[in-house]
Amino acid sequence: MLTIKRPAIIVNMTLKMTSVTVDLVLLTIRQDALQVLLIRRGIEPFAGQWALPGGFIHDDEDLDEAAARELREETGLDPSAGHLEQLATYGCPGRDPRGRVVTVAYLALLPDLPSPVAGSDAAQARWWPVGDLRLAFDHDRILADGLERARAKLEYTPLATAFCPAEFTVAELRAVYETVWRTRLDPRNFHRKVTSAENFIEATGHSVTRDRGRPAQLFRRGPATLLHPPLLRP
Amino acid sequence: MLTIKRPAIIVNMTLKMTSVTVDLVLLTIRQDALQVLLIRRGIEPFAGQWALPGGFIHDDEDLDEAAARELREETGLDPSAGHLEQLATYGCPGRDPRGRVVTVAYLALLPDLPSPVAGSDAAQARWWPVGDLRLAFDHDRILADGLERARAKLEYTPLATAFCPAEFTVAELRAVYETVWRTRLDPRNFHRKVTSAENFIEATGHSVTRDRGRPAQLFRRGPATLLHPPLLRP
DNA sequence: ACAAAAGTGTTACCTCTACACCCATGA
DNA sequence: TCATGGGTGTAGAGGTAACACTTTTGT
Repeated sequence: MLTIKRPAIIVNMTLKMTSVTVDLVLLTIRQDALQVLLIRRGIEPFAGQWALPGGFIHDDEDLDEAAARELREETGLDPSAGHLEQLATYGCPGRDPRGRVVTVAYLALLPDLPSPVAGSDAAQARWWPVGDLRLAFDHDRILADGLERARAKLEYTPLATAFCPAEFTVAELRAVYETVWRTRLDPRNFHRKVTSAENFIEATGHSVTRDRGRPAQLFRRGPATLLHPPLLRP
Repeated sequence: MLTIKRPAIIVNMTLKMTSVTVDLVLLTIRQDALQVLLIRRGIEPFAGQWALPGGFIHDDEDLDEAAARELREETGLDPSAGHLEQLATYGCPGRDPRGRVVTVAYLALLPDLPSPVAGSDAAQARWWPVGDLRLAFDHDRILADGLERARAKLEYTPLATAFCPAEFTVAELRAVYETVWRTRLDPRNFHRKVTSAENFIEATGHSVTRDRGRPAQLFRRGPATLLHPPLLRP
């Protein structure tokens, strides 16, 4: 039976209890496509359907910690390798048929690492290209909000680098923008803009030949948190 | 005693129950100052201290509905008169000494209406100029996040008009920007920018003399949801 | 008449876009 | 040497900041 340790809260709160979960929109770029990590549900409701990974918050952890823990559990990845931020909270009364569940959604932008989507809960997990997905619960809406947030953030923050490995070329960074925004950008103007924006990216001194053509310089993330001037979507 | 109607959820969820509240950052401009509505707490914890208004979500309402209901309860105001949006969610384990409480914060921008901060829960309520406030719980942090969100949104959305009455002059709109951003803006350039931005504000055809000087045209909000080009903070 | 606020015109500067052009490599 | 991608230069379009100037009121 349910036992409550703090009698003081019974009077005020007993009837207002709610389940709180954290759900993750994990985005990465694989095979030149923006992809999201989904879990195939093994149990009802929505058994067999794909859903965003997530879980209940623990009693002793902050929301950000819960999101970071879920990220580690689902990908085996350290959150510092990419970017993790709170997205929004969803609490429509009917969103979970089992009862009132409020979920705090987080958005993560990750590099395409070889990690094979480690163990998780032995449930099936895989990356899916975004677009035309039908997800469980209200996860379509959460994913759409996450995509829009990601697209908007590339404009005025340096977060595009979160999709890149530690060292990358300007062309690879441009491919991130082109994939997320579904546009083409002028390589010459893009190069000038990102290399002239203060503290966005820093040259490592090395260079590589990725395909054919002249070798490209390698860069790493700079310390900037905002982009001045911003890179606007065409 | 607590009775649970849906046995299915006991196994999974009983130990993960949490209280969920909605807190409001209500901002308005009064007496040429940006002000926030605060409630004086009558009971512990933090009795006697000032806090953001808020309350528990009801079983049958969405989070947005709960925020709109709280807004009506605290101000007697219809949410459509201003602007109401979700801000962020805060769930640090120690933020409420009574137990685990996750709060979904909302941000509202309101015109300075004569409404005398109606009844609420008979608790003391009043507007305070922002800055140098020491609030209960983690409400200092929530207020700071709300202020930053409001300042940022004025740049690239037409939300400054949410602080204005239905009809307003360009000078009054400029005063909103100057108050929220704590800067001075050139009246001539400001006038040109806001009148040339598509669908930002629309002339009503009327004009008024507010103080001395030439009468000013009256405008109302236009249908734009984004500002092109944006009005950047100096 | 004069002060004060509304609103317009002008100029120098800055950023962006489009594209011509050069550079450095693999095949 | 040629194709390919990396990177620089430059001219025109358009937005911005600073400020001179005109318009329209109250006193």
